[in-house]
Amino acid sequence: MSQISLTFPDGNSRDYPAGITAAEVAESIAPSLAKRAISASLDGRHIDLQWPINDNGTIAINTMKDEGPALELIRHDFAHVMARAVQEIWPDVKVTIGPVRDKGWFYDFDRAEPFTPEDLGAIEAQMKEIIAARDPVRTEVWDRDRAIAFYTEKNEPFKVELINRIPEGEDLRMYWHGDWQDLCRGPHLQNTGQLPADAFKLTHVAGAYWLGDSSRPMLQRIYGVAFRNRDDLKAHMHMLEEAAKRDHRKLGREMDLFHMQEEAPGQVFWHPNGWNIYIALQDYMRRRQRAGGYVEVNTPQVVSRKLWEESGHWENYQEHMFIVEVDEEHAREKTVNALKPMNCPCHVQVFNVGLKSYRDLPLRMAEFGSCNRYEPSGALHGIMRVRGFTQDDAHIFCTEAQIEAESRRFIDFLSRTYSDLGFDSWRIKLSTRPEKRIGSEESWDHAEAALANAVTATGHTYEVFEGEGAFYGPKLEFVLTDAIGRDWQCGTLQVDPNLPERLDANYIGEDGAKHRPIMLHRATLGSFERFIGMLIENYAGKLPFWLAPRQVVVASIVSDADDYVREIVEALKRAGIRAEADIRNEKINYKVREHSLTKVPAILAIGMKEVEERTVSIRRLDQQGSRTVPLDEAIASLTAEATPPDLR
RNA sequence: GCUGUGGUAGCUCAGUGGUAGAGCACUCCCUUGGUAAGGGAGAGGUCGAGAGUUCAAUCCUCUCUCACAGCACCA
Repeated sequence: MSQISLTFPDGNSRDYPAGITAAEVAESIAPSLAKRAISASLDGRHIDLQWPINDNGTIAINTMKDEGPALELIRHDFAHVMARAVQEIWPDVKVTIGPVRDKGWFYDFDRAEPFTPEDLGAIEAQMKEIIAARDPVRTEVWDRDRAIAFYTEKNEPFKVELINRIPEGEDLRMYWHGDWQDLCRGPHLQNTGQLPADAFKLTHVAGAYWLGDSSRPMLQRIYGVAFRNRDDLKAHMHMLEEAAKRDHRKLGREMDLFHMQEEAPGQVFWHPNGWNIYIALQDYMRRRQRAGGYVEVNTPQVVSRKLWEESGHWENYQEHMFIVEVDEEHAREKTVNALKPMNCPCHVQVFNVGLKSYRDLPLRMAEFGSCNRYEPSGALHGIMRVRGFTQDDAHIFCTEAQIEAESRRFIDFLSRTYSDLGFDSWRIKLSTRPEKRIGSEESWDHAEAALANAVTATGHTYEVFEGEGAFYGPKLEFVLTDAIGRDWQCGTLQVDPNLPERLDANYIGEDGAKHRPIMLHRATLGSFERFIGMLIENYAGKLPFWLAPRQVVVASIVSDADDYVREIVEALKRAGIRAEADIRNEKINYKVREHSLTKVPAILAIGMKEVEERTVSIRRLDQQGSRTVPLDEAIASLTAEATPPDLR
């Protein structure tokens, strides 16, 4: 047998006979390492310890200390152990696939009856027994026919289908622990006893389509989470609790921002507090857009079917539109209209009135456009995914040559906006030409390059999403990360030569002839509803002062101070601050507690001392103690703080 | 839209085949209290909607609806 040379992470290398396993390599270094080993990385590839090594390479033996490999293995093995536990309890359940995902894994099963929460407990108990059994994991390579015959015999139709989907020529690997086996590409731990029995939890059950296809049968998916040790699991459970505390639906109720009800599913009833946020944000965006060279327009909500047919929405988007049929009793002619799901066709109508010259381009047309989309019921989620919403939408009519400069300009605009709103962490996705598309290859080349160049020129990087663009053009998507690490796709910039074509938009060029403009669809926040939902969760309800729904509550300590309280509130309101008086017959402790719970950033407590000295006692949210300052000074400093970032 | 789980007072949640309860919030009274819950009294619900079974339904059955989790969707 020939010799191979393996290099270790410390740079040393050793010769071994070809075909040696990683486990044997570990043993040769130290028996204690072999015991602790869970897998190996060979030239960066994650492999099983029992896997034969036939070529020279760089090898690292992984133990539980190596977080990446450890978590991957643990979660992957837990998926298998769970599937085994399920089949041990219910032998007739069919297994499918069980990948690692997020903080854990899931496994999809085919079973007539649904799994219940009690079932999850039983499965967990069974899993613990399997772990306690410390069954060694072994693996074999099988050929396709043998594997298919095996699974056909076992009556596991989903596995048979999976094998048929694996490309010809690829090895099929079978894994066993105990009597239980599964088809899997690996790698796996040495034995089930290496799993941390106290660091996993089955979290929930849900339906999921086989292979993610809604025309295929629905399976039952069990989700689990797993970590290297109990503390990490605890920390994760704690993080989930924190996320639940930030839930905008909960905070929306507690802070009296909005509500939703059965009579208008997917639509928001904004309360005064919530509308304060909305207005502050919209005022900010309006000022920014004016400064950024946009003109603002406003277009109709209810628009004839005729325009939607021309724009192509009637054909391609109808199932998402609210159709409005006007009764003949109420109108001369029976007409079919639709609530606009997007603003773009209407903006082209504005563009089309009067002759446009090349001198008018680029024309940046913005609208806080109220749109309605008939979203599938299961997609609705608080104010994040709704059927009635307002986009901070704009369409830039420009020439092909202007795409890059306009894109650059927009990225700068968006970058400043996100930073003003407190988001410094965001990334850009570039979606390129899909299989089904219209337009020439040159125009795609040009548009994709223009977007890519604009990103680079503004000092950012992008990630390419091959084939994810719209049928008419490429797009940029801007994804921001919130305070607890969740991603939100908000901004977008999309190149569209199609709609101007369909709706016959044109301008007179330098040459005196008619030309077709390009349209850039762009949004920064996306929708106000969604963005505000995200702001609430990002800040856990404690919005920056300039966006806070109620900025100041002036609370009396004794009723003799009530007049002075009213005077202060009036003065604050004159200064443009959202202030309220609290002169209820309650103790100051009670008032402080209540307004702190509803995240009011500043409470002014007013007793007789303040009345006599014409001062206020300021208490800030989440800060112990208070500070007494003269009234004028307080108004000045609060006013400064209430100034939106673009006006500072 | 699909699978599953739910809908009882403004909120959080008990509960029962014989038309309902708690805490907080609310109203009133007492209390004027100095930075996260002072005390007392009172009012408040067609038990999501409709149909069925039953002498009797908030409870059992069916349909619808909305919400929640996930999937699919987000041109």
